[in-house]
Amino acid sequence: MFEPTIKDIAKICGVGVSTVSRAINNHPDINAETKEKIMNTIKEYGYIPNNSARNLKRVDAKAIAVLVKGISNPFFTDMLKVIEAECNKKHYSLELLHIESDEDEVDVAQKVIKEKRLRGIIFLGGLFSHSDEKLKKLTVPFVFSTVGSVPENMNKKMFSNIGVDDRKESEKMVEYLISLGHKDIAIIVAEQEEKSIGMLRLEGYQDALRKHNIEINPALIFPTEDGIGHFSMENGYRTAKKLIESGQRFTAVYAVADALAIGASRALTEAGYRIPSDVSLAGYDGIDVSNYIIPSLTTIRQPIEEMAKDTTKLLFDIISGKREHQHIIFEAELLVQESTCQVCCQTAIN
Amino acid sequence: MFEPTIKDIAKICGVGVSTVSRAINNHPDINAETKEKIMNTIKEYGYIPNNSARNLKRVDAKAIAVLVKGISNPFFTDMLKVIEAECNKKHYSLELLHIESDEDEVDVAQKVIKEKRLRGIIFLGGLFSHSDEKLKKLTVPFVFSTVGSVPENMNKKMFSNIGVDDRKESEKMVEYLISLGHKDIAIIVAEQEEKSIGMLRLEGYQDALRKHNIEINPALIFPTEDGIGHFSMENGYRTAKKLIESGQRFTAVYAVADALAIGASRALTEAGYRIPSDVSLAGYDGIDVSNYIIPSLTTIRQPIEEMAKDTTKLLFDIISGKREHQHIIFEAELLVQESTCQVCCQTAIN
DNA sequence: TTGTACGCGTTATCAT
DNA sequence: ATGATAACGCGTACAA
Repeated sequence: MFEPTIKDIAKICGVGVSTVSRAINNHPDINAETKEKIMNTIKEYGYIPNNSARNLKRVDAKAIAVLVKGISNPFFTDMLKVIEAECNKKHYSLELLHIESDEDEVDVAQKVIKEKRLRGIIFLGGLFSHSDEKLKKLTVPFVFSTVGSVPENMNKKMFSNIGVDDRKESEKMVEYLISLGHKDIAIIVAEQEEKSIGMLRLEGYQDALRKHNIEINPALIFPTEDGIGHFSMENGYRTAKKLIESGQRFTAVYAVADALAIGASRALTEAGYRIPSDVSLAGYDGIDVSNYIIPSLTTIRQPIEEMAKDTTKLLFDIISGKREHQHIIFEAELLVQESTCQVCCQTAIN
Repeated sequence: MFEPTIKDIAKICGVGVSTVSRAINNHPDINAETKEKIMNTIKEYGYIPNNSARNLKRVDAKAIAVLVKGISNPFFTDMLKVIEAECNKKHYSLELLHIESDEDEVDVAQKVIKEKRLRGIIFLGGLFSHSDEKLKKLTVPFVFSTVGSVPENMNKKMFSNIGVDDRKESEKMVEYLISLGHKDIAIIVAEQEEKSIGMLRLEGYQDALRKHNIEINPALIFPTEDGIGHFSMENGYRTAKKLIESGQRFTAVYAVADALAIGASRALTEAGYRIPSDVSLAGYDGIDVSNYIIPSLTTIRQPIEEMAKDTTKLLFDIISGKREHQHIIFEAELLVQESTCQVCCQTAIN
């Protein structure tokens, strides 16, 4: 099958290649008639400009990329939807990149910057501590989204980040549980790496307990299993099972992600617990499904829409030189729903 | 910042560019020592080959693309996970493309084939009737995945498709509901376009009713709303509300997607129905969350893992010339869980 | 307003 | 085993 290039089109139309180039790139210096003629032949012959060749020459591309670590996380796809819409509004095209949890997002970003003529990058998920040296290699502005706190040793002038204060919000949730009279609060926590989101939320849990003079019982801290997705429902289910089998006394379960909480709800139900009358259950994230399940899940609702909008807006502002790098913390909302209640309403267990 | 090209590296090492090219592309004809020296300087200077330039020259790329229509659908992200893993096994790289529901997937595919040197494409979602002419323009093999039936007028030699028989499986579900004694089965159906997945599942519903001599009551067919995601929980919620407000008598609700069913479950619960004792609820897809919610959802479980594996395997086989295009239908499983029961256990309503 | 010619960074071909 | 050089398809300075 014949795949015409810009030269072929030029030859067919009896014009020079630059004229064709001008036609397809909406340059002003071109006769309306010639342009129309060219556009017609382009359509007729099904000519498609080769993007690789374009990228090789172009300086300017009106394109950004989103680099997602863990695309199956509904939290990210929700963000993605909004980001895509914002980009369309600005007539920017969006390159979607997905990486495995063991790849280095900055390395990948570097490559794609070279390949495309990107003007900026949004990181979704991942990150925690990258060396300045590495970040310096990214020649376009970038924003770490859904990242509320960054390690102290990073140079904050080099990047933006937007997110909620995981530690504080987590504390908020646990304080709420305490206010309901809960003292034996089990926690299901993912990702035990230092400074990970999971760790921050665990620290918030500990903060709350300390603040209210409740002893931290290590036997109530249940890390998720490796190898099956730290934020998956299956992992929440399995980990909750371990909790139940441990024989520890608890009146509330706090899972550091809604997906984990949903998995836990099944384990608890199967073991005969009723939620919330026997045990209160709380999550974190505020993903869509949390509002529809029965009972609906008490959770920390991250302002997905606002965060996503602000992320893109900030990136565009930095690109156009309107703003410097920012470090924006959003307030999350304690969303009290049906899965939690006063401990006194609960049947004593163990 | 200095961004070295292949020429710079060559100069620094005192070799020709072709030698550097051979080093980075693992060509056999190269001295081990020179190669090592080159690789070292590459690392030292942080050289990254420009992919656009590569794609421009290269014939061969060991890369395929997945074109997803509706990335927020958990069903697709589940598939995606498996496809990614399979590609890694084969040492193929994977380009992820996302398109809006109103874009034409074949057009997008065409562009990216030109840009990259792809060897094949997997379509996830979308499709239903594309003209032969258009498909002819795709110069690499492609597979429509999760598509069980294709319009008669399409030339089946040009493409592969893999999926379940939506109409038949849907019928299976409704027959099961009928076997439980249900006659007044409301259906929540998405995407009213001809030959869409939603329509196929609706046809299956009608087939089942006809087969068992139950009159099809149009007042029990509830299409989802436009403009908010035809397969979203919110839409399931709203549509179920309409059903409830309609005052129609029903003993079972069948939603043509699990997400819709989950939304419906909340609407039903809020209206005072207990599931399944007051009303049975059934979904379709078998997404993860259906197994964890309470009550777990009776659904048609599509063999996600197998379908995804087979999709990639088939594509690779076609690429390597081992097989012709195939049209593979998988059996889905009627997964009976907690959300359905005999109608006689149910309280009469209306 | 239009056309010519060069170069973007890389790989493939052909010498050596 | 290695190097020089011609493409790849396009955008753009510059000339016309």
